[in-house]
Amino acid sequence: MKPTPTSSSIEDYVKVIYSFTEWQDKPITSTQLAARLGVANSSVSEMVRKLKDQDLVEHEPYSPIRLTRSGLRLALSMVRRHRLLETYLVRELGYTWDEVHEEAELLEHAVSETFIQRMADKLGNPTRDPHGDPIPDADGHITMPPSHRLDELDAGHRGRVSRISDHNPELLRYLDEHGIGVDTELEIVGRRPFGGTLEVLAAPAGSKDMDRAVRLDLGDEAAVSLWVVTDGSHPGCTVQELTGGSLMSPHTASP
Amino acid sequence: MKPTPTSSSIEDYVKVIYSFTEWQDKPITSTQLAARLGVANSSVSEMVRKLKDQDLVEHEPYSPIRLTRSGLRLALSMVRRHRLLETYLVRELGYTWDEVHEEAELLEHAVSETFIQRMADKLGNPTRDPHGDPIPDADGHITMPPSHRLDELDAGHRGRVSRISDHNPELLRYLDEHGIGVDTELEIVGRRPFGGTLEVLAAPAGSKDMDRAVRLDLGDEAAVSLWVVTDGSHPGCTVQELTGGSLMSPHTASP
DNA sequence: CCTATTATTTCGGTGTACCTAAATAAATTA
DNA sequence: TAATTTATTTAGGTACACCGAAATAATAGG
Ligand SMILES: [Mn+2]
Ligand SMILES: [Mn+2]
Ligand SMILES: [Mn+2]
Ligand SMILES: [Mn+2]
Repeated sequence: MKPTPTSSSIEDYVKVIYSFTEWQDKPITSTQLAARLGVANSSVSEMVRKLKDQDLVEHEPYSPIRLTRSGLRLALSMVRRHRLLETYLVRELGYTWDEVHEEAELLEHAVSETFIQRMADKLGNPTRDPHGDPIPDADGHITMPPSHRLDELDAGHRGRVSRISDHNPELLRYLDEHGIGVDTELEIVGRRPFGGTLEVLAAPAGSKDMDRAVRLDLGDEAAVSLWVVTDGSHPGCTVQELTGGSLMSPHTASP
Repeated sequence: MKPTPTSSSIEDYVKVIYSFTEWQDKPITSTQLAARLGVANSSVSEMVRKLKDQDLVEHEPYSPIRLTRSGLRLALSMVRRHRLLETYLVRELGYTWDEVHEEAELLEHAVSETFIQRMADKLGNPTRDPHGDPIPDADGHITMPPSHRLDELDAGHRGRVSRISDHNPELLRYLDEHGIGVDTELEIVGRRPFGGTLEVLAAPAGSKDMDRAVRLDLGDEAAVSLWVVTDGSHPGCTVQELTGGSLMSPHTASP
C-alpha cells in the first residue's frame, strides 16, 4: 500500500494481467505472465511482490495473480490508451492494422492524459479498436460483445467477426489479404479433426447472405485468434468494470 | 567506439549539447549541461564518458564537450523528432504553443521512424516548428535564419520575430496574450540601462508599417528568449549540417 | 504415500542512470 | 606567486528492472 509511483514496466505487467482475463475467467499464473512479457520467471516473482506492495494485485505465494480494484483501474487506463492509439494511427496516420500494435505498445507509456483526451475527441470517442477490441471509456466502463473463439464453434454455425488478436502482424496481413477483418460474416463449413484446418465461408461486413462468400481454410493459429458473435445472441452487455472516478488518476502526475 | 545502444537519456544529452551551439558557437561545459538537463554534475561526468566511448562526443577532462559527426547525426534526428512532434500537436491535435514542449520531450523517444515519416508527410514537411525553430530535413540539412537576440539589438532597430525559446510556457502565454508570436514585426523603441525593461512596438505578422503597432515593455527573460531577423539581412542560409546518409539510422532498430 | 516432475520463489549478480560527498584540477584574486 | 574559489571528476552508494542458478513448494505418477 505504497504511494504508487508507476513505470512503463508496471503498466505493462498490469495490462497483461488484465488482458488474460478479458475473454475467459481463469486468473494468470506467474509462468504465463513471464511468457507473455518475455521476461524470466524470477523477474515476475520480484515484480509481483512490488505490485502487491503498491496494492495493484492480490497474490499469495504459489497461487495465481489477480488485480485489485486499483490495479484494474490502472489496467483499464492502459488498455484505453493502447486501443485509442491504435485507432488513431490507423485513422489519422495511414497505418495498417498489422503495424499499430508495436507502435502503441511504446506510445501508451509516453503520452499524457491530455493527449489521450484530445485524441479521443478527434476520433469521436470510438468504442472499438482496429482489431475489434472494445475501448474502455474514460470512466472505466467497457462493453464486451458476447463472442466465441472460432475454434470452439461447430460446423454449420455462422457469426460476425467481433475481434482478432493483434499480436501476430503476419496473421493480420494474411487475414486481410483473404478478405477477413472486423465484421466479416463467417460460416463454418467443416473441420479436420485433431487440430487440422477449419474450413470457412467468408463474406464482407454487412452481407447477410453468403452468396458471394469465399471458401477458406484456416489453420489453428487463425482459429484461436478469431472471435465471432453468433447470430441471435444478445447485442452486447455493458460491463461496469469500475464504479466512481475516472481513469486519469495514475497518469495526471506521471514523470 | 562501441556499437551504440541508444537510450532516452543519451538522446537527451546529445540533443542538449547540440542545442547549446545552435545559435552561438561556444561549446557547452559540463556544468552547463548538468544545469540544462537538471541532473548533478557528477552524472554528467559519467555520462560524457559513456558518450565518448560510443563516439558521440569529443571530450578531454576539464574541457568543453563537442559532438562528433555521429553525435551530430543523432542530435539532428532528435531535434527533427522534437520539432515535428510539436508542429503536429499544434496543427492536428489543437495544442497551444505553450503546451507542446513538455509533451514532445517524452514522445520524441517513443515514436518510431515510421511515425516520424508519416507525420512529416501529413504536415507537408514543415521547416519551422510552432516556436519558429528550424526543422532539419530527413538528411540532416537545416536552414538557420540569420537571427539576433532581441537584447543584443539597439534602439531604433526593426525586425521580424524568427524564433522564441520554448522552454518557459508562462512566457509563451504572456507573449501570446500581448500579440507577440512567430513573424511578429518588432521595433525597438528604447531600453532602460542595466538589465531593465526593453520598450518595443509590435505589429502582427506581415504589417510592413508600424501604424497599428502596440507599445510593450519586455523584461530581461523575454528579451533573451526572442530572436529577430532584421530588415535587409540575407534571406537565410542552408547549413549543410551533415553530408551523406539520412538521419534514420539510430532509430530504425531501437527497442 | 512416496517420488519425480514442474512451478514458483529466493539468491546473488548485472547494467543504466541517477545521487552526495570527497578529491583534484583550473581559474581567480590578492 | 600563493591562496582561495570554482569547475570537474572520482568514489561510494541507491533504485529499477532485468538475469541464471539454486532452493523450495505444489502436483502428478506409480
Ligand atoms: Mn507497453
Ligand atoms: Mn488492438
Ligand atoms: Mn526528451
Ligand atoms: Mn519548439
